Amino acid sequence: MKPSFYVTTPIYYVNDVPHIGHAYTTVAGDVLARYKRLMGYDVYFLTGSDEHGQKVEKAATTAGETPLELADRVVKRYQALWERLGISNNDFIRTTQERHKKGVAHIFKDILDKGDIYLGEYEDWYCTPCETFWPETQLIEDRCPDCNRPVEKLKEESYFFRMSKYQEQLLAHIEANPEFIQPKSKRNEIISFVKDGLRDLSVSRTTFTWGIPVPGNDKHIIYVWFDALTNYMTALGYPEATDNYRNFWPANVHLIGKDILRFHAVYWPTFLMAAGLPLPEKVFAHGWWTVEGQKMSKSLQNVVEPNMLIDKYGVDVVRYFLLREVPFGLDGDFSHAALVQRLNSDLANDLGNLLSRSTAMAVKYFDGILPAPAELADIDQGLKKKTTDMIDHVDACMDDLAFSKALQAVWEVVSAGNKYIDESAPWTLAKDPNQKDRLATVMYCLLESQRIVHVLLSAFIPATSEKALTSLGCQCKVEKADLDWGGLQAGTTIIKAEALFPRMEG
RNA sequence: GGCAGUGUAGCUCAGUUGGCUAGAGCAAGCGACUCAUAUUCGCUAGGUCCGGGGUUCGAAUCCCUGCACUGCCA
Repeated sequence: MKPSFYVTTPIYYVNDVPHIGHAYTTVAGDVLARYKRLMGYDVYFLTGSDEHGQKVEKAATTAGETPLELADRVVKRYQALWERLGISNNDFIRTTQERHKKGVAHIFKDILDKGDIYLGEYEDWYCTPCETFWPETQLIEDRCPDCNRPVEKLKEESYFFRMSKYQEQLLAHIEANPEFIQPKSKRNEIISFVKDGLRDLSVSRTTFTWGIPVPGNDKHIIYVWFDALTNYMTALGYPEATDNYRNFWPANVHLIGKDILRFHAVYWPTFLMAAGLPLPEKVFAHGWWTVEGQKMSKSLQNVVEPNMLIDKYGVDVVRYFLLREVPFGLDGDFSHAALVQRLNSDLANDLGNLLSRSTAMAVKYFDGILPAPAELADIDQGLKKKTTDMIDHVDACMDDLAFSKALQAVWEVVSAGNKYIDESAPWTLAKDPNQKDRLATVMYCLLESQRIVHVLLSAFIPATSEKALTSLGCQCKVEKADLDWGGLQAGTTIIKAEALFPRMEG
């Protein structure tokens, strides 16, 4: 039986407009999912939408529609974007779906019955016009930080989750599992946060109605994060012991942005502990993108719209840039100049041109019919070894979610290919009929190395790899065995590749 | 204010448990080739490794201190 692998993105809030940050997490998840499938795993890759909460309720009222109508309308933006980005998710969960609501109600009731959710009173400063509670520390001169109007102390009945009870258990888990929260800097932050002390968490609201009611007390709506986080299980069928649930829970990795780390690294695990369920193996918080050196914000009007990027540069260029430019886990800067630089240098000049010159020679010297290699000389062995060694290196990087490093490792082989051509000088060999076997061997090694490169790159830039593999006369559907040296068969027809990536002016 | 972290070539960064003349990619300059998307390959960079002090035979790498920046918490 295949090993299983379950990777998730956050569910995105329908009230937001999709931007580069959403695309980043989702592309990362997709690359990981495609890579694991390639390596023989039974993969479940989940994304979805978060549709409940006061903001959606309000926005719908403003737009003169029901919250569900709004969600139906807006969720399509995400789904259409994922389609364009080539996202290979197995499922798309919406928190308004029955399967989800049922599961959330179930786990809530379960923890309630076990006594770790209790009814209490929530007391805080309340801004009536904004319908928002504010902790004292967030008030600005005793006024609402949003509208600057006076606030009043208000008590609200609320259910509380006994999070304090799980402080030591959570700490012990984090310390016993160094990989649980990544990167390390974020792990340290969470450790110090937990050590500072966990307070019980208010997990219901009565100020709005758009959400999942508390079982047995529908005056209360379940707190949006309690609702949202549970999607990772409800999508699999929880609480039913479905095949998916049994195969894939707990998740191997939750990919998230660093802004929602606490919910995933503190709240979510303690909910699961209270419910007696296993914890996800890894929560990885990636960094944020600035744009042309500036923080992305609506007021600066510099929000990068992924559809525009795809129109301008193409899907694979965007995918490649996002994962190559910045080490996963750190913040990065998005700029058109940097993207064009990556496009021209890495994709067009190195990768694309390598395939172009290689296939051109195969056509020119052998009419496109791939010859069988003779015995490999040292230089050929060198290229072969670089290529096959790279596979394990990439695998180790992918285990660490070090996408950028993985791509660097691939590019070392691409560079080795370009260098190999210069050193073996096929155009010289071609002039000497006695060197026909030698030329055949060089062409074989050159193309075989690239075949393996593109099998790996199919996880990152699937459309491009497909083109490349086609021109190498290979099947586009790839699997782990295709990473073995020798997959190219003599007699295969090689087609001169079109430019994989056109260069662009900076 | 508390805790954590960062500061290395023009830019982005690598630098394991302290040890050969401090590295990579990109940009720049020079040279070579011609199969290729004027692409590729080779060579060249004399960087106070933030400042100061200390430990050591020896520190970018350890300790102290100052400065600058970042994150989390309050």
